[in-house]
Amino acid sequence: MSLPKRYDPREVEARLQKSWAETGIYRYTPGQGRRVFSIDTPPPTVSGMIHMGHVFSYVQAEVVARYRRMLGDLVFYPFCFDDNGLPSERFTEKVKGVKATGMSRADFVKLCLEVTADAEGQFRDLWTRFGFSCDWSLLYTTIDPWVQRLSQRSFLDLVRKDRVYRKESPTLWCPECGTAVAQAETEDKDIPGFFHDLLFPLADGSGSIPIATTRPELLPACVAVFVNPGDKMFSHLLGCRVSVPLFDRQVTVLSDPAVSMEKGSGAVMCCTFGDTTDIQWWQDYGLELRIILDKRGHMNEKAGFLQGLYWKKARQVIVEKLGEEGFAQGGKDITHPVNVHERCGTPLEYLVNQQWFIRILDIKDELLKRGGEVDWHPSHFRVRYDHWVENLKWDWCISRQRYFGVPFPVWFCADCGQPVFASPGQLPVDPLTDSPEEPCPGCACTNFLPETDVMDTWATSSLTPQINIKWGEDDQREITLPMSLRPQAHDIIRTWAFYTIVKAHLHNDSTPWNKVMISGHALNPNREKMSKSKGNVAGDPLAALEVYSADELRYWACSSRLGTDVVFSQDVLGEGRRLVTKLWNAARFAAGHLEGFTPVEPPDLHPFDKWILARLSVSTARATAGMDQFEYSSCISEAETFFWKAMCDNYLEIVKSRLYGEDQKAANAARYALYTALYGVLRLFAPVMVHITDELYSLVFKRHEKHASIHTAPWPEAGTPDPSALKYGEMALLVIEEARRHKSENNLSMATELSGMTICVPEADLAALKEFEADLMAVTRAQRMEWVTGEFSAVVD
RNA sequence: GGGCGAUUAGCUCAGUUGGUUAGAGUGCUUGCUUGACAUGCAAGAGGUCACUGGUUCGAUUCCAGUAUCGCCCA
Repeated sequence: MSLPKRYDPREVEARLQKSWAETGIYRYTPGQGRRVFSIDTPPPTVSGMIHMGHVFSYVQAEVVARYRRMLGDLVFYPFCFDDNGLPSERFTEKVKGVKATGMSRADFVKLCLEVTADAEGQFRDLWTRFGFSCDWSLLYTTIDPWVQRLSQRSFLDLVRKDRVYRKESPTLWCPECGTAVAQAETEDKDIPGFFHDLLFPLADGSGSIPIATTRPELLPACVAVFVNPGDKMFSHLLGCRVSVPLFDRQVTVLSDPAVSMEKGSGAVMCCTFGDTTDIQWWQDYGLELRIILDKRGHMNEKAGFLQGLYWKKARQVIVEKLGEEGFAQGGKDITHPVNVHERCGTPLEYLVNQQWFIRILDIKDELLKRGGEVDWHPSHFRVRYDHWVENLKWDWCISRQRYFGVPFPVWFCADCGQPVFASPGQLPVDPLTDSPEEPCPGCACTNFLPETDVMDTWATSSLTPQINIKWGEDDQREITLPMSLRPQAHDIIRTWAFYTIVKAHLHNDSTPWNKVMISGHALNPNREKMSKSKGNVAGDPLAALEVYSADELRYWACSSRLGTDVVFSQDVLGEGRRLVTKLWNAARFAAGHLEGFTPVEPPDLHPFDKWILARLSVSTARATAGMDQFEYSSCISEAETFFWKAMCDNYLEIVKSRLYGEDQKAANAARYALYTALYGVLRLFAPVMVHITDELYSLVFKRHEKHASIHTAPWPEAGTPDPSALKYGEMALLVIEEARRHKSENNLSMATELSGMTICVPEADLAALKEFEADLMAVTRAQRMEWVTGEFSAVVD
């Protein structure tokens, strides 16, 4: 059973990954009456290469899956991809160098399917190389036909429950992507701008009112002027009519407390629409609707002389003209946050058009309650969810004017315009190529126009729990909601976690899961968040795997507490490498002494043997407590301290003389403790250091333990540590420490013999401590050991 | 502007019912080729626990405020 001198992770990791796949040890096999632990794996968006941030987050969840498996749970751990929607469209456009608008819809969809399938193959290979224990037979993608059917079923269920409406209303709109977007898909970007001071002449010719704006091109959409009701400077103008500069129109001066008296001139124009406040005022005060932008951000006929210009150009033209005509009074440069589309960075507009919505604003309280029913780890992330729900301002807009996505199962009657929904039996449908099974219920007409919009990708990915249980399918799984665990990163609490809670509440009257674990971000050495755009070596997992083994990278991913960010640094990765080497060497030593050994507890364990077993017991209890709270880092550090400090630095040195000696009974006691301690700590490491532990298991322990892999072995039981074994063991270690200090201070080798030591021990402890004498003399190389009573001390003579 | 989190050794981070001398790894110093490992072992130096108040016999820990950083939202 002698192990090679060196461990070769490259060879071992590839071999084990192949063997796990072949033997199917991670296969979910229901119907065994075991407790199920179900994981709602995040389907990564297929929109570019995976970076170390993904690896970081996925490893943390994977470790939990392995822990639950060792606890004896039947682990349901699927993998999946989110491969439809705008992100995948843009990815396809980039990879193939095409534009969706430059080809037929069917061709573009076909291209998207090809590109995403190809990327998914690469992703799958990558996850395998990190040693992931998901069950690939459970793989799904959000564009799978049956997932589309489930998504359409969800839509129809919400229609039936009167949760869906289609309405012409102001919508967040991306002029670059040419689609409506949801509130959650926006982000703020600081953009330099110019705060223009404009003069609006009073209609009666008695003067003018100064208006400050960053968007002069919206002047033709101006429908009112607002001032603060408490602003004495303008109170005499309330109700007055003022002229919109350059445009032959008049609007009224109104007051609203939302106007800031300090910002700009204290008077603002209200346009349909520049921002959400404009929309609010438009609704509250029943203002005129003047839409001047088209779907691509160009000015329409209502913009007069600006017609046909893109908004940026229109701004230039109108600023020039305002200056020429004497309406501009200068202004100042500012940097202000602008609401942009997170996918392309384009400032968002507000357009009015027909969109599908899911009504959620009326159930905020219920959604808050659902959020409270979920066990959040770390708990403070629940606050972020709560605040998001409390601050919702829009119902959930789920329609997108795009191509590659799940179609709405809807047609419109050509005669009466009424929407006609697909019947449940015909799902999945594509209204572009399929037809309703019944004539229009309103007018019995049989001519239909298909809904050409597709659903937002979140409308489908919010259904991952339902997809996992195959909700409503013929082969619906026996798993029920709530699922056990949702792992995800904190940047998508407001999207994925939130929408999933919405869907489970509306469809299943349940929370989607019992627990959520929220991971942090991976940071560059410069402490920047890793993102796809910054393609450095540290951010590329494939490149990282060229330099570090999977175990080392997994160790890094588990080196910080759940929810906190961690720096991808050479230092930490070096620690992982040291640990792998140390595990190999310690096991190589043990293996040499465990030849022909049968692990049966002998009756005559030495006190140091009892100590290391008690010590293991303590560490196991702490490691287990950590894992139960998703604190894999505390599990690892506990296992590491035990392994390195207690076992390698002390226990192995202590028992060397017995293992190499003549006394077979004494050796056998050491072999038993050595075997038990190493097997125990290997299992504590197993969820994180998946390859090295399984390799050592199969080389040293498998012949006795009979499990196919360490990953199907039981998690170690902590048991009850023997307090007296612990107490006297720690005291005896102080003797060793003193001998080592003496040698170190005198620049002596640790192998140097000492003539003798005097140990002073309280009377009550003397007998117990004397039991350690043989092992103590062997490890300290003291030729003589004298015992006296009194306050504890150890002195080299 | 609001919210959440962070601030502990040169660096990366642990540290809960508040309690002796605040820990680990790394880096640094000095030794040691020790019966698995020099990718190792031993010993050592290194901290006003961001700052200011408060509660307490006692605060890194609890409370309030301030500063700096990060994230989320307006």
